[in-house]
Amino acid sequence: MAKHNSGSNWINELPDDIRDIAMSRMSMSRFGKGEVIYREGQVYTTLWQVVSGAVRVTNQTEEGKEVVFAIFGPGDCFGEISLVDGLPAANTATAMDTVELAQLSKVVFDELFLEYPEFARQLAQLLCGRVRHLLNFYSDVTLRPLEQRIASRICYISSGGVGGSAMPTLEFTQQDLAAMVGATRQAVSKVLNQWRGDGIIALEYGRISVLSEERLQRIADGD
Amino acid sequence: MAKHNSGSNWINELPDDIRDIAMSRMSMSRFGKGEVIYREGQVYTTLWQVVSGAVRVTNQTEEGKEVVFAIFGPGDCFGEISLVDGLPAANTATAMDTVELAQLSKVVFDELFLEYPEFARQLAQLLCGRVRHLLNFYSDVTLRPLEQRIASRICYISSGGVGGSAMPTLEFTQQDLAAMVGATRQAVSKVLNQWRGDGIIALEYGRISVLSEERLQRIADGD
DNA sequence: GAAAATCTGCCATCCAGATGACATTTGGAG
DNA sequence: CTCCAAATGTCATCTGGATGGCAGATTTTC
Repeated sequence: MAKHNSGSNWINELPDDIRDIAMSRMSMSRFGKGEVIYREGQVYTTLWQVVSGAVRVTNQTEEGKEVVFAIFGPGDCFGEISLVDGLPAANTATAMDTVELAQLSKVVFDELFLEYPEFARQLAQLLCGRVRHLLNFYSDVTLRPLEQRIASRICYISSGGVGGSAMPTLEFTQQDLAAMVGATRQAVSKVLNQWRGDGIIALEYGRISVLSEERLQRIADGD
Repeated sequence: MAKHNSGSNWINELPDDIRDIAMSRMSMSRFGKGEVIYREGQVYTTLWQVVSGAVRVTNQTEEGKEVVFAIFGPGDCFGEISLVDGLPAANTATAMDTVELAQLSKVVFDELFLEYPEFARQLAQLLCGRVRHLLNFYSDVTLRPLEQRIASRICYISSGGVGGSAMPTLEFTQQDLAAMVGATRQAVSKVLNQWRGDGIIALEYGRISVLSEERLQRIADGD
């Protein structure tokens, strides 16, 4: 399956000259496992790009329930919403392991935005991608049963994901997957084990491997 | 309660000169009740703005289930996603009654985008608003019980909505509301009648009026 | 290597909300 | 004014998935 352009790694898709300027102006930072990169409710003026590691973007309730909006990997950008509209972040980003990030400040961002229409164009493209993903998620969670949601989410991630980095085996827990599709770990576990029995996927500690993307896709499409 | 800027009516928020150019280049059209303005799966090259009437943006399954993403009223813009990224529309827009629309073609849109950074800036702002709304919707539907979701959605719409037009009384059916919060008409009806008994809202045929926004807000916040 | 923490499989029970079915009310079309 | 389609109120029943709980497996930490 061809890797589709998720848009999350848009910096890399800018014309060479603009991309080089952007990259030359980025600074590096590093976060340890579990560290918060940005927190819901605060305003940020930075655009981040993952260099290595993985970042979880979530929302939590006081009671400890959680939604996972996205897991970003190398190449993916995030944090653009608060940067662009100046309002407090609507969610929280956490390092899933040791993470290296490149950051672009608002000052440089604004310069590039004003100077190069193509930069603005790519940003619009990125944002459209975000809207499309969320439309899908929302539509799925309200219209489709759990089994289909899990299947379609796994397909989605294993072939490009919210991030751009395609991962044939998903490197995160069943708990994370549950928080992505809006369900409990137990319910997800049950479905996954069913599929394992059918030889559609393989399960390991903290990892889900797709054996037959095709069969999974068929389940996602509602048999 | 102050009307908050939802961003959907961004054309009107452009600097005067740009706005005048945009408006002078828009053409008018009219749709009858139930007519489809754009349909899921097709590519569109038009930005629409509601002049009068109301537009429902939805997704449907073959079995007739439906999600309502937004209901747009006078001043609101819609249809920008397919216009900007050139991909097929992810949902369908339908006229809820007789609707007058102003339309801006892709050609003019692109001209303005290239010429005026402020135009691009406002577009980015609009898209950020869309992302934020959807993040909220998704988070709500996965984390909060039906009663809270209904309350928060009613508050949300009555004070600015996805569209920008604040409506103290919501001019749509319980079925529509149900399709917005991801529930059935019956479940929504039950909750609404409970609230009517408590004097929080008033119900008429095809209309929901908020009597105590404050109490509703408290329910939305989880008592 | 031992202890602590995390992840996983499984189960019995419960419940919010879906389903399906009707009767009633309302507004619009002729 | 009448008829019909659409919107609403209500109920009895069913069920997908949540809850809570526990034991075994795996990884990490010291």
